[in-house]
Amino acid sequence: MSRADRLMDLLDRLRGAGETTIEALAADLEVSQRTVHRDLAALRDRGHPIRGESGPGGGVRYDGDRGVTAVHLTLAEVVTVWLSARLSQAASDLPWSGAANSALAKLLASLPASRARDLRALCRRVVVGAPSSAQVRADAGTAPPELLRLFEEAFTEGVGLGFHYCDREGKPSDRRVEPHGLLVMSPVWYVLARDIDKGEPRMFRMDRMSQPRRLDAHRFRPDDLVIAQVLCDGPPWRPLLGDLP
Amino acid sequence: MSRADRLMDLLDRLRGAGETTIEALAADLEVSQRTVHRDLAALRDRGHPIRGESGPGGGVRYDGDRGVTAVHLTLAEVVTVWLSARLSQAASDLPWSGAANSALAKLLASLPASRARDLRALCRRVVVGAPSSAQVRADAGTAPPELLRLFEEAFTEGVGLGFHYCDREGKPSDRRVEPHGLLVMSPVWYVLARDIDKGEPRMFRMDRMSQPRRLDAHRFRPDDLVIAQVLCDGPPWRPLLGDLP
DNA sequence: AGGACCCTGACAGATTCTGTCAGCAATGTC
DNA sequence: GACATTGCTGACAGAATCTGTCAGGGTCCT
Repeated sequence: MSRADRLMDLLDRLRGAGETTIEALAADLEVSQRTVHRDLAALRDRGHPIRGESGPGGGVRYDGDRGVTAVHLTLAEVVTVWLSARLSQAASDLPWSGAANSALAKLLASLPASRARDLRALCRRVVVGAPSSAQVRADAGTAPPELLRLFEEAFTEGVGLGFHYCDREGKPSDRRVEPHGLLVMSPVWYVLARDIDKGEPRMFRMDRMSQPRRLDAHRFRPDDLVIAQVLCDGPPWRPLLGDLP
Repeated sequence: MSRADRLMDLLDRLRGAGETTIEALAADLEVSQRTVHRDLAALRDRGHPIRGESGPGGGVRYDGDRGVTAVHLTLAEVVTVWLSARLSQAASDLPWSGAANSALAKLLASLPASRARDLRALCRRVVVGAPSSAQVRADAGTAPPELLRLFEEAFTEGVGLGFHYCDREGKPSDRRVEPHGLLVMSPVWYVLARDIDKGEPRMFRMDRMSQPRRLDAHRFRPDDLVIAQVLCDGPPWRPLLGDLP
């Protein structure tokens, strides 16, 4: 039996048995005690809560459901983690960025299937572009504080979003849009939307929006096509490879 | 990474992603496609319902309802998530950034006490500064690819790190240092270290380093004082509040 | 003190694993 | 039907990993 098989067997045994000893495990798996220690270390390195107790009557046990509750993340929290990881990978090669993918995979794997589907659908609508140019970065403002929450809600729930907008030339207008997508380019971000009144796909920069409000009356189904349309004739942006792991 | 680790990672990825291809998995896990096939076979042998579909648009998927399992992240993975979250909060106010703290808190709560301690100790040595100025950003290069892994190892394990360095004026030198800390300023990052030969605290920018190597012979205890010393007389940097939740 | 436990480091030989090459099978597209 | 795409399998040599042994360190209970 290969080491990989043995490690998984060991994990099953630890989860099953309440408490065992290294000696018993070694006999069970037909390897030396030293090897069992090594295997336990490997599992611990992977984050498994395995505790050893010294002294007579001691042993090894898996602390699965003892005080340590399984992580129960909300949809928003997983999206956060996903987005952050993508962004830091986009920034450049930072230390530890390699582990981001595996962390995301594990988080996704832990979610119930239906929720994982929702999450994937949500992430498909978020486009992470390369960080903005120095020029954009220089005149980037801040988004109105209440926009964040309102956008998140409208985006996830599929309801319309209304706001005041000042375009590049400073011309003001009042908009009612369907927020289909989100484009993030490091310090600034854009709402990829379909204008309800004009029926046209458009993108709106977050620091040019003001007085956001929910349009509960208007609901829509997120459509990837709108995102594609906006990105086609929008300002230059570079897509980043890397969908969901 | 050992095969055993890779097999478990593979399983997580299969459960996390809805459907992938051998090619993507191979790239992700950094092995050949043949090896991915072998690993999939091993998992199938253990009874995992993994189905492959031939033809264009085909792929591999995990059938069956994976139950809600607990998340077990590696130390490196938690550091990744922590660092990413900090960085994207530093960048600006992006949507969903509010949930980052609660996500981190939940992840931390799920760790065994001893692991949480390790994590805190590690994160205390990582300083997240504000994104670099446009000037620095303009002439920022890329780090040598093998530096990432080597630095991570040396940093966490407390072993020395050797490398060639070209300072601001382009003067080359060969260095042997103890990597005590890490300063991240958006696209660039610095190793906060103590020079073994000169005994002085110094900081080294990642894109000025080359030919990195482990110095297994030299071990050290991480010391916050070195970090403080380096940051005192280094170039300007702005600390970001926000320790671990 | 002493014994029953868990844990860690070093080392050499044995085992396993990995990439390459080569080919086959299934599925969809033109 | 030809073709491209994708999954799957076999063989093999070199490289990497793993394993047992030995030796020591802790902790806890009696």
